[in-house]
Amino acid sequence: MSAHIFVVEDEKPILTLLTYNLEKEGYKVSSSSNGEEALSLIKEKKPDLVLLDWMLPDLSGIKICQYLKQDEKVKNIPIIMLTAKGEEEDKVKGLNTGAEDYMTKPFSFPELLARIKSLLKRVKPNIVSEEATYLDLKIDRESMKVFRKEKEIFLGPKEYKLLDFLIKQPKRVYSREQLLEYVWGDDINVESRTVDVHITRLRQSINIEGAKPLIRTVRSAGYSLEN
Amino acid sequence: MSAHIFVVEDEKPILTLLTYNLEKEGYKVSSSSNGEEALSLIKEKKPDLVLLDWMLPDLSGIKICQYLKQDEKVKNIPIIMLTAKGEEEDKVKGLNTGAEDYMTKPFSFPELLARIKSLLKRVKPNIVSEEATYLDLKIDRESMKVFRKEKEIFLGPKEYKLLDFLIKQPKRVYSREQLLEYVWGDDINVESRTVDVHITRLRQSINIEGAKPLIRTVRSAGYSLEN
DNA sequence: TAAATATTTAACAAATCTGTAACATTACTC
DNA sequence: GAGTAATGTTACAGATTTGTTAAATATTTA
Repeated sequence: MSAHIFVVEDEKPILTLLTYNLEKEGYKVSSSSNGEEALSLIKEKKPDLVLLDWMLPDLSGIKICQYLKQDEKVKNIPIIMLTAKGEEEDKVKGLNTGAEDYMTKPFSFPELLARIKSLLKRVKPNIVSEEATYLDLKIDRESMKVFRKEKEIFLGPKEYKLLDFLIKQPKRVYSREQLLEYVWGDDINVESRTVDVHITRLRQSINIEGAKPLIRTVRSAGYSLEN
Repeated sequence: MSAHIFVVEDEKPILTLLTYNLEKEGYKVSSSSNGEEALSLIKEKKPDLVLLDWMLPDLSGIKICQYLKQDEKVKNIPIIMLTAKGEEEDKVKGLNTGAEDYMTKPFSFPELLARIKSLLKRVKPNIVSEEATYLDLKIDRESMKVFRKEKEIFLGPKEYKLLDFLIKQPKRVYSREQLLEYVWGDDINVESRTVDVHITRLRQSINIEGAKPLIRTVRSAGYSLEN
């Protein structure tokens, strides 16, 4: 069960060394030294982790990081930024764009390896699978389609995101605030009662003649996906 | 819904500064400068994140880290190690014992903050499923369900909170005032007799034909979960 | 045993919470 | 730019939960 690591690095000696060492550790390694190419390859291959150089000739690492973190399909892939600059501002910028970790060149390989292991361990349960099901409800994240009893169901964007989130841990109760945070994002200017309305709409959409209701209300606590 | 951060640090100036800054950022902060104490407090309080000094007079940070990571109940709490030593070996050792991140003193607070945010973002939706049992009574905090002898029991919000609290330390007797404080919160305008009523309701709910009563009245003292 | 003290419980009114329809606003599409 | 879809807000009815009271019951004390 070896992890797949994607390295984006334009300095050849570093790339070679990294690849060699990572493979020796048993990881599967892919790489690119071109930003644009890297971006599309990552989206295509969905590696388990990305090592991303800060400076690239065409498309900066930080941009790549931003793009990746905005893409629903790959945003959960952890990213370690590699940079020659040690300035604090850069570090903060790097982490704020969503990178999970940060190392300053020249870095020690053992330390990098330790950070990789630590990240992979932590991130695994978080990796979103392409398909998720709960009872007769199925969500296909690739095509963004939802089915109930094999029959396709059409949801609005918010309802889709809500279900996408709820189905990650069925039966778990989320407060309205949690749902706002995870489904709506940092956009805090939304009333928590709004969640109710979207829950109602989601309920109506996924409801099918003769089937159980799938969303549970927990009074004074929140909602969960459960019948 | 601010996160709870536990700081273990014996250097007072650093501790003060950290606490001040973290609280300013809206986090709830607890702390200890004693290793043994920290260990038990962390297990009891289950914070969302731990900042852990490498060197402590009694029990080293790395030991604490190891102990925490071996304990099923708290192993999912992310740990950031703080150390004065910058040596690579130490870093690696720190990460290998399971710490999620590592910072070398003197560290920049913005960078620490960025790392904290990054870790919390990644970790939060992943909170450990928490279960507590006492005899044939079980509470699942993830789904907020309560069972007695495998059979689900339905409680109102206050009854749930009451049981949730009592079951943390079965057999321990709490006064009405304590229960008001912990279960009702700062809302001090509630008669202490009200507790009686809720205890009664909780009793009725968790009572099952042919099973022992689970709540003990200690005359002129309070109540405990105990048969 | 009677009196004093403390707890249990039922009843009820007040407070709180939820579901949903209706409407206003914003974002998209052609 | 009109038309459509999606989203957010509000209001209100209905349901549930809560706190209080008072009477009934239990326990301790003198």
